[in-house]
Amino acid sequence: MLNQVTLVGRLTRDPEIKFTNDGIPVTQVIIAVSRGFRDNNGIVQADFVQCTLWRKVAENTAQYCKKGSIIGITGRIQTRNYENQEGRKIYVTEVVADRVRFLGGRPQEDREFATTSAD
Amino acid sequence: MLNQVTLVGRLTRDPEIKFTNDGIPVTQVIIAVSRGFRDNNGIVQADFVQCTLWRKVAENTAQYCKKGSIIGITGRIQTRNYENQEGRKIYVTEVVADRVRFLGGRPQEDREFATTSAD
Amino acid sequence: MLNQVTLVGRLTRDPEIKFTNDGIPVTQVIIAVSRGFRDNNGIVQADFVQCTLWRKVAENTAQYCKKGSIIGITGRIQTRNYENQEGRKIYVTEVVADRVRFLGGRPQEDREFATTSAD
Amino acid sequence: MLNQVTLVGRLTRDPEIKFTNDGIPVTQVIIAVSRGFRDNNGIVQADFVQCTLWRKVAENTAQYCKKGSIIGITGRIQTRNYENQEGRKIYVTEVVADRVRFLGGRPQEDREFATTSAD
DNA sequence: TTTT
DNA sequence: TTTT
Repeated sequence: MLNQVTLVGRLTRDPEIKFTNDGIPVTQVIIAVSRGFRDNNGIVQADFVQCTLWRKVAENTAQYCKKGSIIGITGRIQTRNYENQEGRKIYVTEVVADRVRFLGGRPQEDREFATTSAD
Repeated sequence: MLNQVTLVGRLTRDPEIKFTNDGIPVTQVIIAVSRGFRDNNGIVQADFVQCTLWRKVAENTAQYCKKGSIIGITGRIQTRNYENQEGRKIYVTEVVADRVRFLGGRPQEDREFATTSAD
Repeated sequence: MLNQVTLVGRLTRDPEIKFTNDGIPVTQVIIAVSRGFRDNNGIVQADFVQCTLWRKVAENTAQYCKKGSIIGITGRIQTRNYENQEGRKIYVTEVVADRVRFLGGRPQEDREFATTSAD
Repeated sequence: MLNQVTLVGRLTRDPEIKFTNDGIPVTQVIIAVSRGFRDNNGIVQADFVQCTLWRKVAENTAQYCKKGSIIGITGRIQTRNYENQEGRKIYVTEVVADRVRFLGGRPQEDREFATTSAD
């Protein structure tokens, strides 16, 4: 059957790469996709979508993107469930990316300009 | 930003229409989107995606579809959270449909053939 | 940037497999995607979208689908141009599939029912 | 059936609004969607997709976007054909937008910085 | 809370 | 567990 997702939004945090026991790179990010309008209190609404990235896609995103970066993602919705410590079944819905595209972002306000002897 | 979803899958149950306090028709369905392969135990894997349909889309789906029907949905991912009875925050991710398309389904094995005077 | 297409429609002809000079399998199909309404003359409108399939996807589609089959395609829009015999530039817009899913189709009206001695 | 397109790319020209005989606003744009890689000559490949925008979407795009602007479009593929002056049938494939999202763009290199008496 |  |  078909299962296709396209998202463009901003990273809510700096992405961090992790590795499975088998050494496969994986990164989990949340993308804030702001809706095109404000609610009754004048606040920009957004959806916060959990996304999982694997391998090269995980590595590149962790390397080149950070909190506030605008990225485009294509992938599919995946559902899974697990039992938490209290034996309760937790249902998770997330997007598994097959492609990620860096589309811009806020300027690097924390870039460091070191004074060198050449100055 | 962009947020677009396309799903084709089967309804896991007969859809039931409900109404908000304001009288707006709403139907919640779960779509089973089978992945194109089997897992290590030979079982067809599927994702079970929660979808919310509103107004005419809700009414038509409730009227023409049933458990096992194949439908195509386009819409967007929506996230929301609420506090459950124990004061725990529950996060929900679902698809809000803007269009639904009936694409087929299993034969009506429960169709009734009434005896008429012509028999 | 992003370029993502999802189509569900019917094949307008039996798909035929061909091979490039390098021996790569390729199939070109046209998918009729009927719109959900009729025009002023009561005719069901459709868009006829040219699609190109490569390798395994080409082979499977040629093997399992035929005129009237309902298929789902995901892929991207590709544009190219060439000069025809008269030196005129022709612009082509087509969908290059990355996935194809067989979703059903018309009954095999040409199935053969041989008369056996049991008749 | 289903017909869904998502594009993110840059406008190849300043959009110009026009009006049908009935006074409906319409804008035709071409979006350059660069592919994520370079060809054998080191050139960034792109697809140039013809898009048609109607009404409010046409007006807003003409007002707020210009050559080089990055926009996101969702819509559907539409095909039509007409006969040209020489009686030849011309087939057109284009994207009809239902939503357009302004996602950024090149800096206004033509912005005017007037010298004032304060200088 | 799982469809064929 | 929220981005500009």
